Amino acid sequence: MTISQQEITQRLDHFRQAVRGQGLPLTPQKLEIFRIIASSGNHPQAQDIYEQVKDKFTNISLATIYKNLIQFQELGLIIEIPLAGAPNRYDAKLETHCHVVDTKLGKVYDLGENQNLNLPQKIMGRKIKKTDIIYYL
Amino acid sequence: MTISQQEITQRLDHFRQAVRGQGLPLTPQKLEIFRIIASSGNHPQAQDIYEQVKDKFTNISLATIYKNLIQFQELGLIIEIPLAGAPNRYDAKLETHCHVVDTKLGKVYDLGENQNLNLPQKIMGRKIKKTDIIYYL
DNA sequence: CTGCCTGCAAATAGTTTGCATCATC
DNA sequence: GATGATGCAAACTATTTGCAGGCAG
Repeated sequence: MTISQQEITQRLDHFRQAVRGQGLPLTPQKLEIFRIIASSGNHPQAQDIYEQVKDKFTNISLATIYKNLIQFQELGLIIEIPLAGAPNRYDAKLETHCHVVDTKLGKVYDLGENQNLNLPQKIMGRKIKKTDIIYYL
Repeated sequence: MTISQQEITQRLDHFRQAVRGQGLPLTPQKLEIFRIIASSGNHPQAQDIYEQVKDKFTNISLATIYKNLIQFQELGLIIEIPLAGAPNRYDAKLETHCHVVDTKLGKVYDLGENQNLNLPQKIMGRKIKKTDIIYYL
C-alpha cells in the first residue's frame, strides 16, 4: 500500500524523461498530477486527483486531469483500471498485477505476491497490450 | 463462440425457474432479453440487446433492457463484463473465465481452456464475489 | 386485485471536446 | 514565436430514475 520514496523518485524521473523525450512541455500541473498517482497506493480516480491537485493549483480543471490521464496512458506512464459500476482508477505501477476491490468500502488494493498465475504473453498470435485481473469482494 | 442448443435450453430453463422462484412475473420481454444473451457467443452490449429485442417488441425501451440487466445480475443469472473505455458487455456463462478483447474490432471472446490459472477462492479471509480476467489485444 | 413491469422522458455520472488564452521550450 | 497546455463551458455517452399506465400471477 505504501510506496517507497526511492520508488517514487524513480517514477518521477522516468516521467520527466518520457515527457521531455517526446518534446512535450513539462508543466507543473502535469508533474503534480503524475506525482499524485505515482505516490499514492490508493489507485485514485480522476476526481480524487482533481481534488488533490487543487491544493496546489486552485484553478485546475477536471478536463485538464482527464486530458493528462489520456496522454500519460498513451506514453505508457500509467495504466487505467476499469471497474464494474465505478469510475476508472489510475496506477503508476506498470507491471501486470492483480487488483482487489473492496466493494463495501469502494477501495482498490494491489494483491500481494504469492499468486502463481501463469499468464499468457500472446493470444492467437497477437501480443497482449494489457491484462486486467480484478477480484471483487 | 457458438453455444450448443442443449446449453441454451438449459440456461433458459434455469432462468425461468429462478425468476419464478422469486415470485417475480415472467414477462415475454424478460425472456427475450435473456434469450439473446444466453444464445449469443458475442457478449452483447445493452445497445445490441436493445436492437435485437426490437425485432420482436417494437416498442421496447432501452431503460427496460438496463433494468432487466440489473435484475438478472442480482439473481445471479448473468455477469457483467466491464471494459476499458467501452460499454459493458453481458454474458450468461457464469463460471469464472477469461475474456479477450480485440481492441481493433471491438469484439470480445471467451478464452479457450488451456490456461492453468490458479485462481484464489478467498482473499484476506473474504469470499471473492466475482473475478474479471481480461486481455486486451 | 396487487405488485411488479414496461415505456417514455428526464436526470445523472463520467468523460470528452471546442475554443480562447497562456506557458514552455 | 510555435506548439502544445490550461481552464472554462458545453457536449456526449452510458446508464439510472421517476412516473403513469399495463400485464402476469
